[in-house]
Amino acid sequence: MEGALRDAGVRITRQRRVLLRVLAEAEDHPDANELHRRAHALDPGLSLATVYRTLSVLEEAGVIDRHAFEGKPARFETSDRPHHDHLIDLETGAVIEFRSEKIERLQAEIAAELGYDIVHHRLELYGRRRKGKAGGNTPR
Amino acid sequence: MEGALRDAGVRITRQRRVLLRVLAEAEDHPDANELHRRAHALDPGLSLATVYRTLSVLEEAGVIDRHAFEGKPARFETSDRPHHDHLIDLETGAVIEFRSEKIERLQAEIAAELGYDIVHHRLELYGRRRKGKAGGNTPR
DNA sequence: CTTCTTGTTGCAAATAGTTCTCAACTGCAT
DNA sequence: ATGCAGTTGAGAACTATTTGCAACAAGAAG
Repeated sequence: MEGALRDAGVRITRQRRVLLRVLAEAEDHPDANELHRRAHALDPGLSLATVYRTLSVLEEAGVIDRHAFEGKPARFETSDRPHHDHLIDLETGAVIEFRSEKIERLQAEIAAELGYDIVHHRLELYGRRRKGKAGGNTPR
Repeated sequence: MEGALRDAGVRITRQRRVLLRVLAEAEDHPDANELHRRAHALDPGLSLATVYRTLSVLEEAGVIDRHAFEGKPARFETSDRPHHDHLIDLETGAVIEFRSEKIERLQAEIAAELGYDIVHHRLELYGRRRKGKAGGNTPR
């Protein structure tokens, strides 16, 4: 992966290596601040400004995705994982991933009807946990 | 409309009346700053802070919708128009509105499965016009 | 391995959008 | 007309992100 970046003309610095590692190990969708906290633990003296700058570089190189959810700070994730959409918990800010073959297909159909081929799309559901009648899985 | 707001416990002040008018007359999707400029023209001494506060109140009352596009400032529009999603033409930048009952339903189903109720969602398709076989309808 | 060039970094200050603080003011129910 | 809770203006405060600049380091060249 570093090789690919170097080939893309991106210098591999100590701080970038740390950031890449933190991103690779992240199971969630951390924002710049959280990434800084984690990276800073491995390498004190890695500044927040560098985190931001590196994130932009990595995004441009296509190795990470930036998700700008509703006003809140941008969140990042490596782009090596299969496509999925997001459900954002409006109360906790938690991000839940999901994927629906049906929706993917419908989107393509709709685009086709309008005379288009989809290059990519963005689907975000914003909701809150069901109260009243049970229903969800993951019980609190 | 003011009546509905008053019934919802929202006081109708001079500045709110102006804002409502500006919003009603807006054909586009202005952001807070632009709304302030327009409202300020009708009523100098209407502060930006009030614009923001009023927008929040109106959003909560359900009379306007807030759209947060890609990090950019939030844009607003009256919610009296039917819901729709967007298909963005990557080549021309054209924005096509569409609505799919099926997708709406699927989204609700998916959220329900995850134990959530959807408050709202954002669906944007990015694509390019079909080449080869004809296809499109609405030629521009 | 040393040198050189150019990209990169840290820090602090700058931006941009939005929210908050607080004293003065005003709908509107009575 | 009166009272009080809700609202306002002005500016400070906040949050997320970017930028200016001098010191610094990656990696190509020798």
